[in-house]
Amino acid sequence: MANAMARTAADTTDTTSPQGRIRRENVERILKAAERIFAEAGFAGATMADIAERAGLPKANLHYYFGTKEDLYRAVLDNILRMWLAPIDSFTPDADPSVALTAYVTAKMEASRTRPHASKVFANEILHGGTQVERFLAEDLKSLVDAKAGVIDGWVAAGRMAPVDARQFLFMIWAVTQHYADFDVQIRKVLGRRTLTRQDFAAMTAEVLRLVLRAAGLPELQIAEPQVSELEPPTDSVPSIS
Amino acid sequence: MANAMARTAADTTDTTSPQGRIRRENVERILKAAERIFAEAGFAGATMADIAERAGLPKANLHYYFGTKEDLYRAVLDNILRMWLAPIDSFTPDADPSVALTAYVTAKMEASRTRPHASKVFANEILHGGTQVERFLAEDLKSLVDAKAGVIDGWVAAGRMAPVDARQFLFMIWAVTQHYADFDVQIRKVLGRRTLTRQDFAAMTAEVLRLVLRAAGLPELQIAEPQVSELEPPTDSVPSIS
DNA sequence: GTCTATAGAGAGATAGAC
DNA sequence: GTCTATCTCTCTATAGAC
Repeated sequence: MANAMARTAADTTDTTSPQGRIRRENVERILKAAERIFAEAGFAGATMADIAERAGLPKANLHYYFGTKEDLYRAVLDNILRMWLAPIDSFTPDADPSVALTAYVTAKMEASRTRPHASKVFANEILHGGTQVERFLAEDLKSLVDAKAGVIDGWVAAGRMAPVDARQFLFMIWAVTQHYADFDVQIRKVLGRRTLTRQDFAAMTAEVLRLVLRAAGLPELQIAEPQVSELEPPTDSVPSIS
Repeated sequence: MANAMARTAADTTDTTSPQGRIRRENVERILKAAERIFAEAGFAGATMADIAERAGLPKANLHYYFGTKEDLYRAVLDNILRMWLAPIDSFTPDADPSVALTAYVTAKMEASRTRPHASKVFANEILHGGTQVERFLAEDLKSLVDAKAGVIDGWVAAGRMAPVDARQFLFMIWAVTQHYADFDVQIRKVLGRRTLTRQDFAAMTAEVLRLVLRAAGLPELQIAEPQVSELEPPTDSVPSIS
């Protein structure tokens, strides 16, 4: 999927020339604006005019760089999918299950805090049928889950954690961690808070870790908290597409 | 919120006369069709023409019964919110925590199986800001969570379950159980299944129960499975609005 | 390469016949 | 009460000036 996206003007040009620099900056501004607008309104609810305004560019430029609205949406999704798979690398046969799970849950909670729009765009895509990410789900993600489920099964077989259905255990981790980005409105209203601060996220991460580790029959690590504290601020910066 | 919805032609007329019967049937067909279309496409992506076609009625009838698209959407949401709060009634100070949690998780998983469209409409609404359910979240749901968190705190204080942050424990249950409705596409693709059967849901419910009860430091009940087996089929029937 | 002005399609809503 | 035909507005996309 990550390599099967539509070819557009945005990725066919030399990036070392001066023109390439402006292009790269504009593309990045558009992608950042688009991620936000698509997160807030969904694909159908987002308008090219809204995205253009947020990016501070004329509407026609979006079509110049990305062709159609759907092409732009796919480029945004592509950015998101690329980072979606990474943090689970900590799951290896020789790793300590407590350490690996702590690292993974912490990374997922950090993603919910620092890139909430990305999580929402993905959630919205899945919620409405996931037609744009079908291959990603059935190939890339399935392969990864199959592999990591094997690792977890090995941990269970070795008596290093309580018996779990490995795939459902992963679903649980995804559901719980992404919930803090996707359902933030509900969480804030129920807790009576206007915003969720970095401190709130540190506390929520600690509690999620406690519940997940207990569900896995593992002791809680005492070093969990420091890992959350020194990361970048909650902006919505998007990595370059090129 | 449930009582603060827009008044429309749909709820101002006598329901005992012959006309009232036709009206009630049409309203129900429209609501059922609308729940499905709004779930599949979101508010912005859904069209009145799609809903009308699915309901087997001319487009103009939808406007006759519900006024605007937004009024119809609110009526659909109202139906959903009404059932959203009910199953947590099993949480009472004197209840056995294992029994109460088992009943609640089972009911939530059943809701994901039998009313997936309702779950998706609600998820979509929250995902995009929840402007139509603000009061529901900040008043009805917050009150309920405050009350039930008190019950859980009592169970913890009495040493009847492991220490948890009660509100976050509830968030975890919501996240995990609703995930099976909202992210069904992802789950099916990753598991390599075309559909999730009643048997699949029974197995998934058992595993979710195992994880949740373990996270709460509670023993698993042996009577869990039978509770899942004899419920209505996975249609998308919607209760009458009147 | 950039932007204004506009064409063209699609959607919500309604008038008015039945 | 019901439904066809249509009005009007919004949004995507592009033509063409600069």
